[in-house]
Amino acid sequence: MPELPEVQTVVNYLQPLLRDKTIDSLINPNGYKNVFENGQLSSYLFILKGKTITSLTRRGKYILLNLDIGYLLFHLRMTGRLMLETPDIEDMKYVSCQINFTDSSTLFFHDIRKFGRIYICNNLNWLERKLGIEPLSKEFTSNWLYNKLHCHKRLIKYFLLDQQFIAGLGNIYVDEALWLSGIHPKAYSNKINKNRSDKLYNSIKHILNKAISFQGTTIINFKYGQNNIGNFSDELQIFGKPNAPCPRCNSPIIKHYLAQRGTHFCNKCQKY
DNA sequence: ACGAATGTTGCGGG
DNA sequence: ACCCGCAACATTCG
Repeated sequence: MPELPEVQTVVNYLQPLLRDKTIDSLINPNGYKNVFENGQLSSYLFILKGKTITSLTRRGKYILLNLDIGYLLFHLRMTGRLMLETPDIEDMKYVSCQINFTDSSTLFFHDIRKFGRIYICNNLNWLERKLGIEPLSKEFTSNWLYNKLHCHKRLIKYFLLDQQFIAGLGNIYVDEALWLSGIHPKAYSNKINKNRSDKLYNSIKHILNKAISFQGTTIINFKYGQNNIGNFSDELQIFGKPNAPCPRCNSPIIKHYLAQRGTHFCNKCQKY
């Protein structure tokens, strides 16, 4: 579930708590196979033991634990949670990794659907190759967006979901940003004129910033810390509201499937 | 009760 | 190049 605002919320929460902690050991209490993307638990343990966390940052939807040497990365995928609080007993079966620190605190990677992944690496070159621009960075400009849209002929929803172009948008914020800018999700990227591209640019930044200030969106699973939820759910205009009246024109919100994802839009005020 | 859907990503195929 | 379908998995909803 977590998209950029949710991942940023987790990073903001954990950053002061994790800084300066030194890794003592790693445990995979339930023996999940696919959690570790770069080898076995034993090699992770060998590399990470004794390493200290200098800071936490975010890149796209990845959480970066910057170590004194190298990096430990988490991707939450659909249901991942990263928490220093101990999960309830009945939730321990969902813990896909446990990191014990030398101060005897423990970081839990809790993940119901087990899609979440953990990476170790010496540098971030592979990640930079994989991911596009940060939508909240100063490199992301209205001209950058307009030019990129016109380099490709993609349905705009596909374009915005593609992490190789813009890193961090997901299903919720794409639907919301397209609604806000009055662009139909099936509009072709190269047919969007400068005016509408600028509107999309402003909508993306506005939605992401606002969602971060509300600690993200909780539909079902997103939580950070012990049990805190994201409050942007109440600010959603169309996502998850099929048949509800469009807040702008009262026409009923349509839900179709695009990219195998539920896609919400107003057929009247979102144009091709 | 059972099939479909859930906020993600990666792959193969047309 | 680009879109589709499916897979990974557990739970909830209609």
